[in-house]
Amino acid sequence: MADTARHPEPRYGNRPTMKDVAARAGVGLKTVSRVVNAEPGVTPDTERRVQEAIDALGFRRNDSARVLRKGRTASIGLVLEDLADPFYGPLNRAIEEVARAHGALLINGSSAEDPDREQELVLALCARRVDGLIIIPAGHDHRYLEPEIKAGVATVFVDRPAGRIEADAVLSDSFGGARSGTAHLVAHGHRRIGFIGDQPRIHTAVERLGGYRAAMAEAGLPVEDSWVSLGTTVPERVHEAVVSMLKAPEPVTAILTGNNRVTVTVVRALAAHERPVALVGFDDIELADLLNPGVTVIAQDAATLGRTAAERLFRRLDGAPEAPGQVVVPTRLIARGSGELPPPADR
Amino acid sequence: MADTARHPEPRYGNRPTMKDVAARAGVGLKTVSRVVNAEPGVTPDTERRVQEAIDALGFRRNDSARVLRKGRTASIGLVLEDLADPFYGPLNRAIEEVARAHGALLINGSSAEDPDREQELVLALCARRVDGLIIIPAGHDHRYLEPEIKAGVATVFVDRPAGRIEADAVLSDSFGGARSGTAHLVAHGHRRIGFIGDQPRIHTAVERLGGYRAAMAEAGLPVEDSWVSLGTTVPERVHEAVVSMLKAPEPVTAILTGNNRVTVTVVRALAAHERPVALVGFDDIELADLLNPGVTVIAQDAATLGRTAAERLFRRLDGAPEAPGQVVVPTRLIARGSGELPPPADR
DNA sequence: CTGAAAGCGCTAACAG
DNA sequence: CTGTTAGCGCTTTCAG
Repeated sequence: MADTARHPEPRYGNRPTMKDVAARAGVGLKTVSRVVNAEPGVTPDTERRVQEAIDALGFRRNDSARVLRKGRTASIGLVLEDLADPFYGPLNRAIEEVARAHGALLINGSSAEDPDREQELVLALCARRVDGLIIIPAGHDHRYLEPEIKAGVATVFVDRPAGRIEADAVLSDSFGGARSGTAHLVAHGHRRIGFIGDQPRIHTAVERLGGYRAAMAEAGLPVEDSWVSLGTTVPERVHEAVVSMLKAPEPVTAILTGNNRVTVTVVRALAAHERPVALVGFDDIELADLLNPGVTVIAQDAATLGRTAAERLFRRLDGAPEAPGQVVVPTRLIARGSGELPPPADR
Repeated sequence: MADTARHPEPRYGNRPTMKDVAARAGVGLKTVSRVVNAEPGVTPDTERRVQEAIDALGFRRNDSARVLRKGRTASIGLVLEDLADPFYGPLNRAIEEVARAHGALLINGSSAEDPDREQELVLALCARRVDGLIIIPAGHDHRYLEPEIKAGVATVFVDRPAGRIEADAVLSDSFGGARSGTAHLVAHGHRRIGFIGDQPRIHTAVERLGGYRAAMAEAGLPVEDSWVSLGTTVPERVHEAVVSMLKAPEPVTAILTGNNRVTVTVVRALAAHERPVALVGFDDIELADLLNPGVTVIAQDAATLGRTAAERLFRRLDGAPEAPGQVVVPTRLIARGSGELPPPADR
């Protein structure tokens, strides 16, 4: 007690250090280090004595010190939009599994779709000297990352590309998915199709809108302004968008939704509507198959997205010198009924 | 370059240190430290010079060194069962928000319901010297944590209590919830009610079974062995359990499910069944209100669970000396139709 | 096979 | 207001 009195708050609650273990075992500090790290060159007998001291003292190596010395933290950072969004669960988990296989821990946080918060989080992770970073970006200008990347922080963007810097990205085929979803509705006879998506500052929202427009154009169909609604995914706004599309003089007969949050709200809104309206949703949602009709979706493979990104990250950490590039993960249309509803016969 | 040639692999990609910044700004090391940490006692002019050097060099404080010196990491660890499970999303997010409010980062990992993996993760987090730990335990013996807790790692268990040690726990009222859900079914005329839950080594599974049994006993109803099925939540097993309960000579007319995974599978199984069977599910699930009938559930408040646990953790970190205790968060029965179905009239 | 010494980058304590 | 010194607990280096 006396010799630690210099510290007003006992450090780490006064945990034993390798020095303490060495003293107790009657060996040198480095020998303890060797035992702890299972390095060769220690007599079985010495090892046993050291191990006993470790157990007796409840010693646990302080990785902070180790990190300082070694320069690698064996941890990666993940910044996503919202940990509570079911879309990110499987993505998060897939990344975790890859990290685990590489002996790394995962530090993660939500940007809440706020670019400042994204940057704050990313830089905090850099200060912790994470070995690598997986980012689902909220902002569009990632030049703040340049010094970090130059300093050796491997970085992979997921779901949306980086802005104003060259960086790896693993993306879903948003454009293609939205296009095929729209084409699917056209194939089932629809000519007036609405699109309700996320805020236009979000890359995927714009891509999906683009896919929708492309499919409409390819079918020779016009797109009225009132058929397109981009904005936040709060239920109130989305609900309003549905209502206004349906009560127009020339109401839409089908809707394509831009993500899982929107789809859920639209399903609710349509359930309250008298006439059946066709629906194709971007992102699969749980129980979609059990609704009546089942919800036809363009499913993204979140787990593949995460796994691919993490594997790329660790390949870079292992020194792969490839140029930064994009990987596009295909989407899959799953027909369950709502997307196959015909337009009303009366018009 | 020459003076760093000693390092075979450039540390942190050769990032500048405070020393480098000090040299460039022509000030002492400690002055840089003052500026970086916004400590008082630096002339505006000096501060400007230092700041310029920081920007020019792309300096970012190395928190590993800081942590080593200060003894606190400003990070907490969260070990849960599966990051991909929608139940843990809001919990995770709520914990993150509290951590953020306290300036701490969140390191998390999945135990995959494996006690060994839980322990491995927890100890890795302890080696990183996280300030605190929030654990959704997979195992039942947490004595391995004793040295850590003694050494000052604040620990709070969530969703399930710790085993064989005294520790804080924040739990849902599993017993009470299951009991009221069962009573609800009884009140709607059911006398043969089945229970399908998770593996009996999981605390909440046992509690919920207990609540079910208690309600049955209180109603003076017997519980046949064939009405109770505990085991893994893989769809195959759960499906089989449903089928066997329904094809028995005295089939159940209602089912209580033990968690969200089970509920989803049971809903699917019942959808394929000819006769309507009443259902009350533990845990709310998305879109439960839109199914036909809507799924009556006993909803847990995952966000409150997480927030409460995190707040308790930080209170401890701030030195609150309360004895370890349990907080129970109430559940709420949400009637949506499936739990109000009457038993078939013919028997 | 083992250990002593140096130092990772930072902050605490104390001197100017 | 500013700088110097020591040292956090570990790994690296090199000498026994």
